[in-house]
Amino acid sequence: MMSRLGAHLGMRPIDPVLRRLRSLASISEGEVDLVRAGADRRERHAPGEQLVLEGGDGRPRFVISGWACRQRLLPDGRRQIFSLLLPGDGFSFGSRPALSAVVALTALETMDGGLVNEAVRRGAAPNIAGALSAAEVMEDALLLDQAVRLGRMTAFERVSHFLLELQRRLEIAGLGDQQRFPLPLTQEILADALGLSIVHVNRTLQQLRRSGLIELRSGVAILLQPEALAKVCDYNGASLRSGKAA
Amino acid sequence: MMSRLGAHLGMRPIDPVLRRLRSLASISEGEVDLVRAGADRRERHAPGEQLVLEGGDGRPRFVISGWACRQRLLPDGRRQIFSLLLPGDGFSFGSRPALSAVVALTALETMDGGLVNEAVRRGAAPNIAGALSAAEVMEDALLLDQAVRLGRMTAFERVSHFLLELQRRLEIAGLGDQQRFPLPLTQEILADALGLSIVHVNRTLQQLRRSGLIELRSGVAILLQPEALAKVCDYNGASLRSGKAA
DNA sequence: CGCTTCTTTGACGAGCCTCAAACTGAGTGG
DNA sequence: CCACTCAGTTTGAGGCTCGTCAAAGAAGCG
Repeated sequence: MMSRLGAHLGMRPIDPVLRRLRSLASISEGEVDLVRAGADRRERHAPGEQLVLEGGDGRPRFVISGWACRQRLLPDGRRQIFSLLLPGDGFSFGSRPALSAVVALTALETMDGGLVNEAVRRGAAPNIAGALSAAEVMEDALLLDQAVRLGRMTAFERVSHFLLELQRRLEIAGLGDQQRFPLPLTQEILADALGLSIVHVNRTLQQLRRSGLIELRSGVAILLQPEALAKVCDYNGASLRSGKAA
Repeated sequence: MMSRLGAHLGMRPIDPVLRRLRSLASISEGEVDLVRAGADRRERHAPGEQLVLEGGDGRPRFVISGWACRQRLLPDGRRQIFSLLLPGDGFSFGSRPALSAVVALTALETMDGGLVNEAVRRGAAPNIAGALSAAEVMEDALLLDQAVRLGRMTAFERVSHFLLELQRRLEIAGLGDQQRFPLPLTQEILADALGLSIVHVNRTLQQLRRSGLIELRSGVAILLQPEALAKVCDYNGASLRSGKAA
């Protein structure tokens, strides 16, 4: 059985999107319909597929299931992942050209956000406008967190901090609870997100396991001692609190 | 003599601000007056002074002279600098709470940007609005560059990349030329910006000197071989080209 | 099964950090 | 004008963190 990670009993595909938006602002009935209207224009993307080119402007979309990321590649093949796009997250909203490429990390399903984007632009969906704006602020804040991780934290701290961030974000989207959440990432992806080598990510994860702080198997992460983990890396989740009261 | 770095003969204090804005959009005469109107409301700040608190919202200001930074501190004293604020740069525009603290790195002079901010909000200064918007995009892009430096570049590459970015930004503000520019930063500040230790920054600078790539003394940096330096770290300046044609 | 991808482990080395101390230069006060 | 101080730079020694190379398990998948 799949328990409560991922496909809830009775969980509809676009629920993460609505949950996410509602965590950022109070959304009206009409606005909900607006979001739902895009739900039949879905697309599937294979892992590795590039959804948005750096510098290009993509069509606005929401992630329904699967994970993607914003990233940049160096000419010699090195990769830096800036942020993860989880179910419920949107991208290519607004009208600015993309500053980073968006790439599918797993099998990915997205839905159209064009109607929402248009309504927001016309001023016809003020609450969603607020939510998208708050989401933007939150993304900026998370990027600063990322910079601190990369520049000033040890591998042990980086992994801990990153897992705590994911736990919270997934809980908001309605996936996972306060301890368990899906983690469908290879260690290579973690390495590129955290500025480490694959081997060192592996060893750091072992260390976290041996410390009894986490459990990790077959795509599911369990934070055995969230408070202890938070203390390790001084995690307070401040960057995720920009929206409404949690 | 001060040569052409810093206090130009006949260079007025707010020139960096106007130069910067003009590099981002065509500013009208009336808009220039609007900017100038804030020039008498200046403030001086000592090195280390905090101009904006993290999470607080400061009054909108432009840097006239001296350097500041956006930063975050960890409870144990570690510091990560996210970006530098150079003469001509603005901060606390728009209405969002600040995601990072702003701190003076040198003796600093700022001027009021409140009138500009208000005019932009009322739609009375469309070109400046565009410039500020472009500046925001550029800041975001530079933050991504920073993340790549911190996560995926060697110390040698980080320092090279950072110096090239500074050269270009200062040239735009009208300070320094294609090779020479003021660099009033201690190695400790460089370390906190680049995610390195002071000692290693020192050694990396020596290495750059011995390679004949740069010269560095008494607050002035000289890029002896800008092209070679750019090749070292694959610098292309893409993130600084968001504005008008250079 | 047999392939591929991913994880895990070991051995080794390099990059970077810490500690410590000497050196330099710019004030500052006698 | 010369100590004296203090911040910043430079250098050395040593060690830990993290990366690279390599190869052996595991695990998913046709």
